[in-house]
Amino acid sequence: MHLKIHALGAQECESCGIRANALFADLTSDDFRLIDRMIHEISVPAHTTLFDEGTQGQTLFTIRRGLVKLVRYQTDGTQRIIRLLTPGDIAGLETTVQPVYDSSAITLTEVTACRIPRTVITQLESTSPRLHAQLLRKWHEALRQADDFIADLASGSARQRLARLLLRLSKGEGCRPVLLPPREDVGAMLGITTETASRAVAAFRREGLLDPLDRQSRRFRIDAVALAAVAARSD
Amino acid sequence: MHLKIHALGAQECESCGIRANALFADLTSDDFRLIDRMIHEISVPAHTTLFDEGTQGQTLFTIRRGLVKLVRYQTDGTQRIIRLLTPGDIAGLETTVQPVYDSSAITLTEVTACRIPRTVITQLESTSPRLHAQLLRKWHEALRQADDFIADLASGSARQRLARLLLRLSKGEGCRPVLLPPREDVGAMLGITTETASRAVAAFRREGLLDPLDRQSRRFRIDAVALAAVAARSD
DNA sequence: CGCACCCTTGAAATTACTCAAGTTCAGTGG
DNA sequence: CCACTGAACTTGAGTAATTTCAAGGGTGCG
Repeated sequence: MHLKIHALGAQECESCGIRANALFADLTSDDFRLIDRMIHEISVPAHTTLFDEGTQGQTLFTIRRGLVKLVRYQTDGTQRIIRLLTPGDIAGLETTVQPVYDSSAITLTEVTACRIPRTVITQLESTSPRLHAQLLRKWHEALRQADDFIADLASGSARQRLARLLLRLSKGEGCRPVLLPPREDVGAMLGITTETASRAVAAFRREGLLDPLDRQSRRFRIDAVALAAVAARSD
Repeated sequence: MHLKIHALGAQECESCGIRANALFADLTSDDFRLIDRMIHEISVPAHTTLFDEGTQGQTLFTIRRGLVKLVRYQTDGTQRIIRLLTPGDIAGLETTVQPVYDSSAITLTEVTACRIPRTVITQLESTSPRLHAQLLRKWHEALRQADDFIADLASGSARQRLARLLLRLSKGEGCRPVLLPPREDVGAMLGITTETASRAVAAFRREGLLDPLDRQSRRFRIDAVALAAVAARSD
């Protein structure tokens, strides 16, 4: 398994590109000196498990590039995806409260992330009120995403759910192509079977709401307006 | 509308019965002096809206008795229940981060709650590291409940979902009767129609998993063991 | 008594699931 | 260069579950 690790100096961390919307958004240079070499940038391929539900852990990850799924395993062994993490989101936030992971985190694409020991957070939290505010904001974001998941992706017909998922994956940028996870994962996100997910995608393709840019039907150009109509349709 | 309000003195708050698992679990007497008369105990009937999604607000509520639903309204006007709050839970946590409610909170039963201005929290947070820890714990709890909602109540057949809901409402205390919300709310929680919810309840009753203690079929004695089998069934 | 509200039930239509082939495509090794 | 293979996606046909629409109870309250 190809995996790259790189310890970050205070300098690098301070000048991080996505820091604006990340956890360390407004720390001071003094703060950064404290975390020098404590944080590692890692780069892992798709289908890598960052951590498993129920296991002990002291590490959180801020996603810098790629897509991560949070999953819970059901009694029948199948998995239910409970949240999707995109750049700026944090996996393993729960370890700042209690050193056990509430769900498993698995990469859907190649992912680069920052691996942060929970001690860094707990230490900084007492010294920096700024980090504290950011942390609360992250909790709020996570909860909002979970609520959205219930309201958007667990309600309505398969067509509606898929339309909402596509719109969410496009993050409002209707022009840029959307990368759709494997159908099995689409099903696990929407609470439907793989076949139903496949049929819904095929239907959207026939209707021109979706246009594959790819032989394997992974990347699509989407018709955001038409999809929004499907997502909202009440009939 | 019958509504009772009562301003709490530091004394009363400090000796609150459910404080153990509540926000102010381990404050000092000094801390309590700060919040004297800032917190009101309110008592409201069923079907009362505590706040509405999208509105401005500076108030959070800790539930002391009763049941509260958090709902999001969908484009077709129907509501989706995204979480259930029981005693010890907090409604409106999000106002500590941003003064807008993310969902509507509506009582399902008569409810008594403590109405807390957001300023009380933000002030105490800087002075008391204990409150801070409790607050994080509350965020964690809320997120976990949201995740549970997705994994348990938005996956599987209507029968399975209902079984899981009943077990959750009984809070593991298999002996005590369960109060089931109106069928419409059951449907809104499970992502199914009112009729399907009604049929599933009727089926459980015929099979003896549920025994009405009530003419109107609201309170039930449940067969926790059999329900757990239904909830977990993979066939 | 009758009205309102909710719960229940029925029957037809729709949607989603299951099971079982095919198909496509990327990668592999001859 | 090409057939082979595995994995993922697609499709079909039958079945099961759920929704829809509509009507019929029961209960509490004025």
